[in-house]
Amino acid sequence: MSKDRQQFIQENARPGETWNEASTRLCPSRSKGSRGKRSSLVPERHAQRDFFIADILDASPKDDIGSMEHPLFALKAGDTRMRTYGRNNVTVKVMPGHGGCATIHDKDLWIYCISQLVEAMNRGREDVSRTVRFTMYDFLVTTNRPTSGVGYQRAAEALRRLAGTRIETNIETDGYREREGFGLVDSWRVVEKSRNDDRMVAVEVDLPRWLWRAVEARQVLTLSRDYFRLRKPLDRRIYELARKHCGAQPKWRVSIRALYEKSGSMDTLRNFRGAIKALVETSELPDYRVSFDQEGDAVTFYARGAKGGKAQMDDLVKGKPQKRIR
DNA sequence: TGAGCCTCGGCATTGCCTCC
DNA sequence: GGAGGCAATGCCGAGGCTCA
Repeated sequence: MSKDRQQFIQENARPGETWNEASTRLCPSRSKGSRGKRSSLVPERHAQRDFFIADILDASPKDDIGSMEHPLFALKAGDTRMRTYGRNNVTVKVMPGHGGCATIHDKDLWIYCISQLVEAMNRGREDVSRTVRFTMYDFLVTTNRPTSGVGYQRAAEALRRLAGTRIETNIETDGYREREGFGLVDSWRVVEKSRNDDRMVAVEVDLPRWLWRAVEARQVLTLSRDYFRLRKPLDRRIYELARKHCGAQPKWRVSIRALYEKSGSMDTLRNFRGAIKALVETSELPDYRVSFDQEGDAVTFYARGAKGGKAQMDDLVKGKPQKRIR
């Protein structure tokens, strides 16, 4: 084996992958028995695949702007109510499937796919498509989830909820504003199962056209990797809103009522206010410091320094699940 | 030795009820 | 109407165990 090939395998081996596994995956034509003979593999007949393989381990998390601004995802699992949201000529109607609405935790799958697609586009890869194939283990590790059986089980339930939840909206993506109905995931299928049990190893999902247009137009924002450490659904939603509206500005002030409506919370305004006060006390929101103005009944988000988000990302240990923020 | 499974307990959200 | 308590439900982490 040439030095170049050895170096290529060393650089591209996945965490925990043995040399043989990495060698077989990355250099299939050099697998056992092929040396000096005609390859036992037939030529690849479909080099131009109609799906995108998500295999970039260090892609930074990215989310689409439309779903950050408007509450497409429920904060609680099992929510079977139909929700409608209207603001500034934008309307959103969320119709749950049999298993209830997809939750903000289920959205991690969207974020994972968007991150992979945008990173691939930035690297100049030409195989990107709205059909994304990925290994479940990579998804679980990237999104800071347990990799035990329950992790795979929850991921399957999330896929079912995403496919079952229907959205009707006129949110504009890539210059298109039309009344459109779509599932949060068009369809999904298990493409590889483990031999011993029925656990899914690799999965393929078809993202909705609406989302695909947003990705192609780069209507996305980078999130802090600490986003996946946020445990409370409401905290995740508040972070999304802060990231979307405050962005790199020094601060963003919003009334509690407006924040409440934008969040999509189904709790009472009183309890929502209490949750925001708790968030202010813990100060655990990545990239932003939050303060609550009792008299004005408003919240102000302050960006934690111009380089805050990037610095936080670089501080994290890559590839290793982080302890969640409670 | 590491990956995965199982169980238990903690915590958060939400809805409902009662009291002031 | 607001405040507080309680229960149902869901998500997640920790710890111990098995297995390849």
